Amino acid sequence: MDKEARLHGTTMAEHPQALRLWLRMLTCTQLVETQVRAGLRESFASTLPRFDLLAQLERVPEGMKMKDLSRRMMVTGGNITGITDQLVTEGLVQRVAVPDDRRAFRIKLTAKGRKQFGAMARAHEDWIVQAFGSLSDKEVSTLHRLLGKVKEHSHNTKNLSTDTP
Amino acid sequence: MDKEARLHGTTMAEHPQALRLWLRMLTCTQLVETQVRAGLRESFASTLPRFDLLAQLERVPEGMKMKDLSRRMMVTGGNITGITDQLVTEGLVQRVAVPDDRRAFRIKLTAKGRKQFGAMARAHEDWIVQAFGSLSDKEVSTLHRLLGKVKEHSHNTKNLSTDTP
DNA sequence: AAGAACTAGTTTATGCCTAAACTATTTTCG
DNA sequence: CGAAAATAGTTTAGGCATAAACTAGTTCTT
Repeated sequence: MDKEARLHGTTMAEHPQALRLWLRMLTCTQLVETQVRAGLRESFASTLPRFDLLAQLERVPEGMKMKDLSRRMMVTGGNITGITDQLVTEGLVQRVAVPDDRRAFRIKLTAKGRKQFGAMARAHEDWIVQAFGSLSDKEVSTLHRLLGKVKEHSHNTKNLSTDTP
Repeated sequence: MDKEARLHGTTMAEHPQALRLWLRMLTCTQLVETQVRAGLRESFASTLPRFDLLAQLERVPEGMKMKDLSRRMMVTGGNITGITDQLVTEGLVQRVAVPDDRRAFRIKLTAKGRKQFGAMARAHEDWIVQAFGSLSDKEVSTLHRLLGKVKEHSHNTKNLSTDTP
């Protein structure tokens, strides 16, 4: 009758729930990501990081500095350099000098880049809608809300030593 | 404003919720993963893929074949070769010949590997419990259930891109 | 104004990851 | 049986990612 008659009195048996959740979350992310990567490769001969960078630029017609891209995409600066180099080679983005700061560039979509991104975004949206197609609107919204809590909590507890917002 | 909401800026308001959910899911995964990677690096001079491989082996004392590891970890075979090589060099796993199949190996934890993994697993569990610490038990279970639906759906619809009648 | 501290971006070294081609063994089946 | 298909694992080429060191330009401090 006393269902908490456990061998080791502490929370030892409760923890695995979070662990199981995390493993399942990783699995889901990887399943969807694999499909998106395959789609981008097969339909557009492109990759997820390049698509993500284009997506960042598409919202900002005046372009963004590398540093901003780095922060928004949550990757290191050196990484942005590499992806940008690729996209410049493909003619989808360009580096534009910033007048009042000779260290910085502004990265902008080219016309070709804007057009190509449009096609990619339409396909991408279809893939994602398909991936979550088994959930009702309500379930989607619940998932979104709960993950929001996880995200906020993670942001709040990040870098406890240096609390820079 | 919600910076995830308008990643693909062209559409006005009727942006599928699924897209927003996906972006948030990616963000969460990446936040947790970054913290775990940093922990493994700083505390154990190791990496997430190596930890994941050890974790697979730890449940199976008799060891696993490379192919099984590849399937379980959802990565390519060549990748398993590389990670295994690292772990062999570190003395944490060993390749054991399979008597009735001269192509295959069985990968097993060494005593050192088992010990090291134990320490890593304890720390890892703490990090994960912390990452989901803002959720109630009920919320964890809801999240787990909903992600289960996504996972099943993805498994069921895999490889239907070319549906030849 | 001069030096220190900071910032934007790049480079380097290393590891993860994939797809595709390859070797070497089974297994299948005509 | 013996050729063809399948399987286990490795190698290769290329892109993504990081941390850490580096260059060049800007800002702060005194």
